Amino acid sequence: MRIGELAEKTGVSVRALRYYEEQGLLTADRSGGGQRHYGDSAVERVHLIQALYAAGLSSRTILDLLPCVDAKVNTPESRALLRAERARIDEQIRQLRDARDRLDAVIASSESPTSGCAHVESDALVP
Amino acid sequence: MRIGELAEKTGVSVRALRYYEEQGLLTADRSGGGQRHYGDSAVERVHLIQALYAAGLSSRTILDLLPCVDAKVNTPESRALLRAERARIDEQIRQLRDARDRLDAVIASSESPTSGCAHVESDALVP
DNA sequence: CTAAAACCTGACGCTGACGTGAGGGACAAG
DNA sequence: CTTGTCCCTCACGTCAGCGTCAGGTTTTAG
Repeated sequence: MRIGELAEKTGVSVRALRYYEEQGLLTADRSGGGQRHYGDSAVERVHLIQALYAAGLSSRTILDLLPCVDAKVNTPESRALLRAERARIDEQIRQLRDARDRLDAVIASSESPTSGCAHVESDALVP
Repeated sequence: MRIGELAEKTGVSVRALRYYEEQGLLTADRSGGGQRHYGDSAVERVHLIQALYAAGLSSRTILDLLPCVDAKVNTPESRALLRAERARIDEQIRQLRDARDRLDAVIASSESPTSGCAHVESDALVP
C-alpha cells in the first residue's frame, strides 16, 4: 500500500509517517518513481511506534528499542534497555496515579456538602 | 519566603515559578521593591501544579482546574471539568499500560530461548 | 556604607513532533 | 493527451515549558 492508505489505516498523518522514516523508525520500499510502498506489517509497526510515543518515549529511544523488538538484537544490553524503559513507564504510571488521586480528592470535596455553597443535584453522571 | 527558597523547597526552578505566575497558576505578594513573597501554602500549591503537569495537563487546563481546587468555584460545570480531566488521565494510564504490555511481550520473547541466540543467565531481576 | 547575594523584567534560544505550504513528478482513468 | 489525485522533497512555522543571558534594583551581611 502507499503512504496515504497507511495513514488512513493507522490514523496517523502522512507527515508523521514520513517523519518516522526520517527518524529511522519505519522503512519502505520505493517504486520506480520514488513512491513509498508498505507491506501489511507496517500497520502494526506504526501502532507500536504510536504506543511508545504515547508512553512518552522519544524517537531516539524508540529507535534504540526497535532492533530488540525485531528480534535482530538480543544482548544483555538490549534487555537492560528494555527493562529500563519499562521501569520508566511504570514510574510515569505512578505519577499519573498521583495526579489522579489529587484530582479525586478535589472532586470528593467539591461534591460533598462541606464547601459552603452546597446544593445537591441529581445530574449525577458518575461513570 | 522569597522565590529562591520556594524553588529550593519544591525542587522547581526559579524560572519555572515565574512562569507559573505568568500563566496565572501561582500568585505572590510583592514587597516594596517588587520582590515576590510566598506563604507556606505555596509549597503545596507548587507540588499540585507539578503533579498536574506530570500528568500531561497543559497550563491552560490547570488554570481552568485551579479555581475548583481552591473551592472558590463549585458549579456543575466545574465538577464536569474535573471529571473530564480525571477521565483523560485514566485514558493516559491505559495507554501507558498498553505500551508497557507491548514492551513486556518483547522482553518475554527476548528472554525466552526462542530467539535463536538463546543463553539463559540468572541475572533475573524481574520486579 | 559597601559588597555580595538574591531578585527583577524583558527577551531570545531550545527541543521534539509534527503542520503547512511551495514547486514539481507519478500514475490510473477516460 | 490530459485531467485529477496522490505522491515527492525541501524547508520554514509552531507550541509549550522552561533555560539563559543582559542590564539593572533590592535586600542582607558585616
